[in-house]
Amino acid sequence: MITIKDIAKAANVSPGTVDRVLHNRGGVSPKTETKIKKILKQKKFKINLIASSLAMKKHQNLATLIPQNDKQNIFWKSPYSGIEKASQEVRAYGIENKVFFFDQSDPKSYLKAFRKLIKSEPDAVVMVPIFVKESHEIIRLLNLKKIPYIFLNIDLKGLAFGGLGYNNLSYIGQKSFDAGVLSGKLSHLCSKNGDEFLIVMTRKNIHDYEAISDRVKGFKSYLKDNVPDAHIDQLKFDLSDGFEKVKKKINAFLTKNQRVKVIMVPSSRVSYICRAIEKNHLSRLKIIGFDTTPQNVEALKKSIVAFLISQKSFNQGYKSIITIANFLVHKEMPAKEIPTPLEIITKENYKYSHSEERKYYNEN
Amino acid sequence: MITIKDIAKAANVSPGTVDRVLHNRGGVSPKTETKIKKILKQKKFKINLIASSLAMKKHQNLATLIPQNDKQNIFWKSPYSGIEKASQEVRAYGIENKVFFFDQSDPKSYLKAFRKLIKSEPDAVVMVPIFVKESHEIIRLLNLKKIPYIFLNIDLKGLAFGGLGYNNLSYIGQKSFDAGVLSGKLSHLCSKNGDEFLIVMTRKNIHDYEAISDRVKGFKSYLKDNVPDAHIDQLKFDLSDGFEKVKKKINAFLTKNQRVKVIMVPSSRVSYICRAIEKNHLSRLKIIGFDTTPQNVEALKKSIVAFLISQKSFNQGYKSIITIANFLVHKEMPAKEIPTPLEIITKENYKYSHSEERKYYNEN
DNA sequence: TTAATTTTCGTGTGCGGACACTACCTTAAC
DNA sequence: GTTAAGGTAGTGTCCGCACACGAAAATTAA
Repeated sequence: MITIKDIAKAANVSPGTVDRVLHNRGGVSPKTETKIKKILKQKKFKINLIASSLAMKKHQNLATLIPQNDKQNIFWKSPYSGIEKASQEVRAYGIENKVFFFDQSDPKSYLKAFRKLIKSEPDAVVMVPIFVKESHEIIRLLNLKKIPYIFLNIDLKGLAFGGLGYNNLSYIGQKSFDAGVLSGKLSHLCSKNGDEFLIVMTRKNIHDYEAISDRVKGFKSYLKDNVPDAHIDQLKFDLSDGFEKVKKKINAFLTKNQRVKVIMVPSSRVSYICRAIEKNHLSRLKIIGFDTTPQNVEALKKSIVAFLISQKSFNQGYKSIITIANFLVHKEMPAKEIPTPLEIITKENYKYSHSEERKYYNEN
Repeated sequence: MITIKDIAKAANVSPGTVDRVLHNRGGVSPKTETKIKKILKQKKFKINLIASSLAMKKHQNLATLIPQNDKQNIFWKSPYSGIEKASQEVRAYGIENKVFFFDQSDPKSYLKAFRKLIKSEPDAVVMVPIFVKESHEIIRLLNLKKIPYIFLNIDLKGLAFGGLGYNNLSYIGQKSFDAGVLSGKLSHLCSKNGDEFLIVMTRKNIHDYEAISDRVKGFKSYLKDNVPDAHIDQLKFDLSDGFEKVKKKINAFLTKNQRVKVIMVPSSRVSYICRAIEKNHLSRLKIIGFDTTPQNVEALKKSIVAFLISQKSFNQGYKSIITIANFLVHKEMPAKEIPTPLEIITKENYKYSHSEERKYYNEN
C-alpha cells in the first residue's frame, strides 16, 4: 500500500507538498510539481478515501424532500428506506441527512416542507419535484443560494429560467418511455396473432401523469413498430370512481371484448384493477403492471399478474444520497442521468430481487 | 455525531473502557459494562466504520482462485472484473487481493495455481471450485490451516469429510434450479397451447454439468406443474461435434418438428445455437438462453433471442470480495448462501442492466 | 547590501477508533 | 503488615490524510 509518505520520501519533499500537488492547492514550484506527479503515476498512488474522509472533518448537511408514505401511498416507503439506509452509511463521512415530508396531493404542504428544509441550511438537496409550478419556485431559490440539488424519481424538465432548464446535478429514476416499450415487448411475447390489448389507466394524482403517459406512449410505440395491426383499447378511471363502478365497467368491457388477452396497467395500481376483474376473465388474461408494492407482489405470487416492471425505488433512494454525498465529499461529478434498471419481476424470480431492500428491513 | 469519547464522558470512564465493551474484550466490571451499554443504546452510538478500519491497521492478504478468461472462455471476464473492482475498493482497508488463474479444462493447472496461492499465505480465499476431486484436496488443506474460504459461482456440495460437508463461509452465485424454473415460466408465457418445447444442451466442459442439469430440471419441473401435457424434446451436442454437424442435426430436427416453438439453451452458448439455426425456422421460434456474453447480447439485440437470464456474474465477483473483506475487517458473518438475482434481460431493457459493470469498463 | 515581500515548503495537529502498555486497586496469602 | 497476583481502568500512540501555521528560500525593492 503506497501512502503519501512513501511518495514524499521518494521525491525528497514533505508529505504536505505531496498533498498540495494532489489537490492542486498551489504553492508548489513547477519543478517539484512535475517530479511529484511523475512519482505519483509511477507508483500508482491512489488516495486512501478512508483516511481522506476521516481527516476532512468538515461536517455537512443534506436535506431530502419526499412525499410522506402511508397506507394510501405505500409506494414512497421504498425510496424512503433506501434514503435512510444511505443516510446511515454516509454519517460516518460527516454528512447528516434530514428528511422533510409532504403530502403528495397538496402543493401547499410541499412548499411548507421546503420552507422548513431551507431553514436547516443544507449544503445539498435531494428532491422529488412533484408539483411543476411550486418546484419552479423552489428551484429558483436553490439556484440563488447556490445549493446543488438532484431530482429523484421524477425528471422535471422544462424551459424554465429563460430556456436554460433546471440545473439539477442529476436525475435518478426510471426512463418511463422505455419502461413502456418493455411492457409492450412483454405483452407482445405473451400474446398471439389477433389478440387485443387493453390499457387501464387509473389517474390517482395529477402529477403521476407525466410518467404514466410516457409509459403508455412507449407501449404504443413498441406495438406500432412490431405489431402494426395491433388493436389497443383503453379504459380510464378517476379516483372519484368507486370500486364498484370500476368493477362493473371493466367486466362489462371484458365480456364484450373477448379477444382482449393482455392488460397493461401503467400505474402502480395493477393489483387494484386485478381485484376488480372477475375470475372467469382472469384465466384468459396476461396482466402486466408496474412497481413491486406489497399488493402487487401478492397478485404476482397468486399468478394473477404475469409481469411487474420494477424501478427499484429503494435503490433509487439509496443511490440519490450516495451520489450527492460523493459529490460533497469527493467532488465527484455525477452523470446527468442515472437511470434505474428496468427489472422484470415474475412469480419465479421475485424472491431473488430486491435483496438489499429486504436485508434492510430485516435489520431494522 | 456520537463518538466513543462522548460515551466515555457520559459514563465517566475513559475511551479505552468503552472500546473494551464494544468489542467484548473483557477486563471491564459488570457494573460499568451495563452502564456503558445503556448509554451506548440510549445515544444510539454506531461505530464509525471509517475510523475503525483506519485504526485497524493490520494488513491482510486475500487470494482468489478463478478460471482464466480468454476468447474461448469469455464468461469469466465479468467475475474477474468484479473482483478487480472490489479489490481496488478494499485496498484502503488494508486488504490486498491476489488473483490466481487456472485453465478451466485442466485439473492440473487448478492444483498448480492453488499451490502458488497457498504460498502467498492468504488470510482468506475466494474460489471457484470447478473440479470436484481436486477441490476436495484443496479444501482439506484450507480447513487444516484454518483459512476461511467462500465459493464463487459454483456451489460445491457433497458429504465430504465424514458427512460434514464443506465449510465454506458462503456461496455466492445463481440458484440454478430456480433459474431453470424461470426459463420454464418464460417459455410458458410466450407459447400457446399445443406448442412444443426443445432443450438444446451443449456440454462443453464436464464441470458445467451440475449447473446446467439443474437448470434443465427446473425447466421441466415448471412445465410439469403448469403445463402437464407439454411435449419437451431434447438435443445434445458435444464439443467434438463440429459446427456443421450441429447445424445439420438441429435444422433437420426443426424441419421435422414444426410444432416446436420454444427453444431453451441451458448453457451460456445460446448464440452458438442460434447461428446454427436457419432463418426460416427462426421466425417461428422464441429462444431463451442464459448469461449476457457479448455474443448472446448481440443475438438479443437482433431479436433472435427473446430472453436471456443473467446471473450478473460481475456482481458475483464483486460481492465475493466485499463479503470476505467485511468478514476479515469487521468480523461480519456472511449468509451461508448469497444468491444472485435472476435477471430477465430483453432487447429493450439490456441497456439499463449491468450498469456497474459497464461503468467499470469505461473507467478502466 | 539589506530589508521587504512573495513563493515554496516542512511541521504539527487532529479526525474517530484500536490496542498495547501502564497504573492503580483489590484481594488473599504469608 | 507486606507482598504478590490478578482484575480493572486510563494513557498514549498510530492509522493515512487534510490543512493551518509559520519557517526557509527565492525574489524583488530600496
